Amino acid sequence: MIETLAREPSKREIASAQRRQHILEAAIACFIDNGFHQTGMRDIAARAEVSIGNLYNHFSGKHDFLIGVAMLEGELIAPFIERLAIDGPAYETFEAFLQDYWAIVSDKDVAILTAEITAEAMRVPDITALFLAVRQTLAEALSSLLIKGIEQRTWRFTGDTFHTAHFILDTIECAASRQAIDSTVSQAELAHLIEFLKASLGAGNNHKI
Amino acid sequence: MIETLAREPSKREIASAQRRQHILEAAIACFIDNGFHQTGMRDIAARAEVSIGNLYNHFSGKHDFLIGVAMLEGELIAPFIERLAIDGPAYETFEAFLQDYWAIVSDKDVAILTAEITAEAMRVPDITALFLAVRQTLAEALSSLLIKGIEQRTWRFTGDTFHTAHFILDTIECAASRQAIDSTVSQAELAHLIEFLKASLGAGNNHKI
DNA sequence: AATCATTGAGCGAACGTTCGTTCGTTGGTA
DNA sequence: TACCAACGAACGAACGTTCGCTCAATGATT
Repeated sequence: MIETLAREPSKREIASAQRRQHILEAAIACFIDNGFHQTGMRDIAARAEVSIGNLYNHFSGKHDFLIGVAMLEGELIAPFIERLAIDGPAYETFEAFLQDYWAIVSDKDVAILTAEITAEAMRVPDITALFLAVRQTLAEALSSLLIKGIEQRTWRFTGDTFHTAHFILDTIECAASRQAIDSTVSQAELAHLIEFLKASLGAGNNHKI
Repeated sequence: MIETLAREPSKREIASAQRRQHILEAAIACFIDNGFHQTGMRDIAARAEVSIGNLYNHFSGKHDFLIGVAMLEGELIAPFIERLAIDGPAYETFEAFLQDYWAIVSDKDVAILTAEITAEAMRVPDITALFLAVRQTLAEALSSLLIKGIEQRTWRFTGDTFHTAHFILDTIECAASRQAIDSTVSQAELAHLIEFLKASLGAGNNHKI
């Protein structure tokens, strides 16, 4: 992205990149199980079956793992941005998005990790920037879909599409996180949520969305 | 609440209770500045101008401070529950609630503290329970208002009021937390939010809400 | 093809701090 | 005198990070 490689990566470089990924996955598993601040470098090393010292060959420090997690969350939602832009009836794309996005963010591990990152994003500028950038991109993609839907007379609402996109994401994410914490929340949560969001868009001739 | 005192509290008991409150406030100030896990007992003691050892005369341990914070957040939103139940036109109560609740939860300190508690609530059962109980009570109060609004023909929506109440709170809280992180978010955020929520309720003859 | 200097991944003991907590002591109040 | 809030030194464990070291893979030189 930033630099173009002048040559093929060597075997050693490939192995190193794989190792780095392996360590990052171990770190994430630790963070999910015990939280970022409760996880020590030794825990990560043990889980990755790697020495403590070697961690510092792949990550500059504990803070670097946080960035790794935030970037991985970005990769997690990247596919959604693509799929929001595909051709077809807006209401179909929208409905599919709601289903799939809900499935991701209501996953308990994802919800735990997101909560951790959110709390950290309020303090660490690096993380704030990463966090907001990902969110912004997703909201823009959703906003474009809303505009298309309005043109297609799918929804009759007249508000600001960009803010509305953010609010829709807000509702999904917060509701999903509640669902992840609270096992007593009903299975039908998603159905009610779709109902709610549909109403907020003033669903028009959108068939059965 | 749980037990009735058999006698008047002595001077010493009053002083002790005040001291406890003083220490808790110092702890919260530390948590806001640096986060729960980054705050040491020595930090709290220094801020409260109290010895380390004395902390343990008032709190059983660090975990006890977390409970204190969670309960304080509960006290913060208690007034809202009362005011959601007052007589009068539903749309007026609703509008006032949105304004006031937004003002509280979009406050940066509150948002930071809430994020911290939320992350912790996903791991510590004590905090989970406190967190959910407060949220449940607020949602129930808002749900009652929605029912009243429907009876008053303020809103024409027909969905589940309890779930809807939760979704409304979700949207406000998540949007407010974004506002707290991101200084670039516009001042008009609240106006757009009200617009969004109004639409989700299918605003009927609700005058100018 | 054989040689060898160079590289950097991997190791784990050890560093200096800081952690949450304990406890014997002190000093003022009831 | 009896009590107890208040104190702060002390504890062992755990923290993130650094260090000197080993050794297999690498690539240029014979």
